[in-house]
Formats: sequence, structure tokens, C-alpha cells
Amino acid sequence: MTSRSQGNPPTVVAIGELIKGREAAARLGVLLQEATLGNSAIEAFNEVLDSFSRSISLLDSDKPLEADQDPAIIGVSRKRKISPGGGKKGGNRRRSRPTSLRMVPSKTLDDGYTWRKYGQKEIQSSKFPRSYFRCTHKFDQNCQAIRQVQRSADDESMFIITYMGEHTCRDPSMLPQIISPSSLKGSCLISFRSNPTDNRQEAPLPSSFPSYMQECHEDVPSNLSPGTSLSEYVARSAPSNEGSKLMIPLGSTSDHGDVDSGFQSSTSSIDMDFVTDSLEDIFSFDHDGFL
DNA sequence: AATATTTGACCGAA
DNA sequence: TTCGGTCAAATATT
Repeated sequence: MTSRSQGNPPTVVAIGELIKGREAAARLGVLLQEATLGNSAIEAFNEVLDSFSRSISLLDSDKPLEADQDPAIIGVSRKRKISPGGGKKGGNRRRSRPTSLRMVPSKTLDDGYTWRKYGQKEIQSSKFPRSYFRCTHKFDQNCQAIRQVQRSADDESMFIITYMGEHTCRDPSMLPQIISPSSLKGSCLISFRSNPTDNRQEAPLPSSFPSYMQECHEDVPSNLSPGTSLSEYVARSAPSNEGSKLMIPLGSTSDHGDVDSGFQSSTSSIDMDFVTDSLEDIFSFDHDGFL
């Protein structure tokens, strides 16, 4: 049955509606960015998202958001239970709570990283299946980044991409385009469409569906029960206006106590440095439309 | 041949 | 128990 907030159907439905509204607002945010509107517009947009998130977390009292913090980056720590497992197939290790979580609405699945799909699952609260990706370099370089991709319940041309963990890999093929994969502010997304050298997709979205065929094929079985009620923790950004500068939200590494990974310490900051630096140089970001 | 995806089973948490 | 996340064999793609 409805796992979270069960036993309270109206609330569940309300939450679902709020989540839909939030997704729609998030999409609007993308458009706002593309339109390069002023700060005030984006601020207003952020407020809308914030209201949605707050309402959702209020209603969903069973699962209070880690509020007060930037909801777009929920850092939680739970010890992973290592079960002997041994021999048997199947996931004997359920994913321990990620050190960071960011939800990003996007039209394309390309974010400059290389992902390997490792699963797909129909989920109760959505009519579309959820796909699970891990970084291609998980074993290569012990990169712990994963992401979940799900088509938006409201607008199937949009995806809600949930990033968990951080990239500790340094794949040369992705360096020049690493550029803020999850954008800033958690719910806004930058659409970079400039990488002639790389064959990675990046679709301007000509037709109805995004062309993200390079590494993933969401086929959308497109039939499932009419999941009216969603129950996801929705992450959103807080008005943390750092410096109106583009920033790569790799961080928030503050404290995971649980993931091993020996060498991830400084890599991210190095990359950030490199990226921000070269980006400003190459692309000359003057996005005043950004916060 | 190597590499990536699909898909059902397994597992832990709620 | 159900639900969602992961594994890994089978299959597809390169």
C-alpha cells in the first residue's frame, strides 16, 4: 500500500498535486533561464518552488524534509548494513542514504558525465518507470555518483533527475563539459549546447521526446496504474545566493561517515577550480540572468 | 570480442 | 507484507 503517509488518502493526493505543481514550476524555471529574465523573475520562481516544498513537507509529516537546510542537497547519513549476502544474486545492499541529493528537472539526460544503467523499476507513485544509473567509472575510479531518472508525471517531455553522491572520477572525455551538471540552485538547469568536439548528444529537443539515446533508452512502457499520488521527498533549493556566480554543486561533502572511498577529498575542488576558471574563460559567462 | 543494456530476482527498510 | 534499490545473467549493441 502506499508506503509513506499511508492511511491518509486526501493528504496523499494533496501531496501528489503539490509535487506536480512543483515539477511544473521547476520546468518553468528552466524556461525562465532560457529566456534570460531578470533576477526578480527567478527569485519569484524560487519562492514558488519553496512554497511547494514547504507545503509538501508539512503535509507529509511522516517524512519531514530535512528542512531549514537547503532542501536540494539533503545530506543524510545512515550506516550501511553489510549483510553477508554471499553467493546469492540480487542486491544485498540497499543503497545507504546518499551524502547528497539533488533533484534537477531536465529535458535531456545528458549532463556531460558517462553513466551506466544498472536497473529500472516501476514505482508505485508514478506512471513512469524509474531508471537507475551509476557512473561508468564506479569501479574504475571508485566514483560513487549515481543518478535516478524519471519522466515527469505531468509533462512527459521532462525528466526529473535525482543525483546522489558525487563524482570523484576524472574522465578526460567529460572534463571539458563537466560544467555544472546539476546546475545551480538545485532546481534550475543550464542547458549547454555547445560541444562540437564531443559526440555526446545534447538535444535541443526537436520533437516530442528528447534524444538521449547515447547511453540510455527509456522506453516508457507507458502503462501502469494511474499513480495519482506521489510521495517523494522533493528537494528544492533555498535562496542561498552565494555570489551570483556559477557554482558547481559538487560539494556538501561535509560529512559522510559511511562511504569509504579513499581519495575523493580534494579532487572535486580541483575540478571546480579548473572548471570555473576555464569556463569563464572559454564561455565567458555573463549570465546576469542568473541569481 | 568487448562493452552496454535489459530484466527478473533478491534484499533491506518501512 | 509491500516497495524501491541493486545485482547479475541474459541479451543486445558496438
